[in-house]
Amino acid sequence: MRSPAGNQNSNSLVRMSGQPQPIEVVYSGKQHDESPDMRVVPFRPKSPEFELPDGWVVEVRPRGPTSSVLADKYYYEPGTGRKFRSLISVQRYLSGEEDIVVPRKSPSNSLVRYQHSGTVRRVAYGGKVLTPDELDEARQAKLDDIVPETLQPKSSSIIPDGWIVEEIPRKCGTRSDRYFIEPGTGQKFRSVPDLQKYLASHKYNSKCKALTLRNHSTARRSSAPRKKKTSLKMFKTFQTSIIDLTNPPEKINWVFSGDGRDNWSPLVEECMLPDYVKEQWEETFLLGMNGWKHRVPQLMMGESNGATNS
DNA sequence: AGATTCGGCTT
DNA sequence: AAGCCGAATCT
Repeated sequence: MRSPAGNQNSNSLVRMSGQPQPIEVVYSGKQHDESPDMRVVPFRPKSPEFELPDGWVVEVRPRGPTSSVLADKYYYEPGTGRKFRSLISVQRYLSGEEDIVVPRKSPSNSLVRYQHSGTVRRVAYGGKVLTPDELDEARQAKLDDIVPETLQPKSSSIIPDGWIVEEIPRKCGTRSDRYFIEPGTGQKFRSVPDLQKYLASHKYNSKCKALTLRNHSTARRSSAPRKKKTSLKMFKTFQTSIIDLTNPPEKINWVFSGDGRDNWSPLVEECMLPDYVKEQWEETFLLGMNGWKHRVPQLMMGESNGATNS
């Protein structure tokens, strides 16, 4: 299951399965920073430095030592758990440029429905509701006082950073329905009052910030002597995220209080995660563990150590 | 049952 | 016109 036919000498282009997807650029070689084998970028980003909104999960999934590819990255949308393989695709998704397939919870048929094309998504940030582009700008410019035109003064002030504001136009008429979606849980609220109640009852910390998940299915816990600095880089490059509680990515190895502690801490330090979210995570994972083990026993154990063939 | 959409009342 | 939310409808 390793290499498909005849691709040995070659590069580490990520192999895409079926559908038309953006192609991800992956850095190869551990030493060869300078020679990325590929720079296939079929879509040009509107803003090259696009960053994920808070609440998204970045999974860095290292490949085995035998692979010429360092790691794969996956991006998960909070709430839906929808998986993306490139930033570009995330960006396009957020900007609502096109109809996209949204995941359904139903296990049987998971990708079914096209999102209404008029749907608009924005992200709360600094008390404002921004389009992805604006969010990006705001961050880059580090302007706290930016006042975008899409600002929605009425309700934005109470929307914590990272929350997604979704507007779904109705089929007929001119109205649209609005939802406030919490990063992390994906919980939806239909109105500001609802949102407020929730926030109040959960002592919500509006300053919830980035968190990057790192997966080390290929890392060995036994011998791994020291962590590389690369993790920090990663963190900077892809700040973000919280995991989706109801629909965790399939393959992440969670490292909580266990032996993997050190893997989390450096990252966690930099973020302010609402306690309740942590709690929820813990709960979810504990509960979820069993389910996972059931369904995908191997993933948990790892494709790691000895088993790794070359 | 949960998610989505509509309708109608309120602000 | 925008917001809210009960309820019908859809999956």
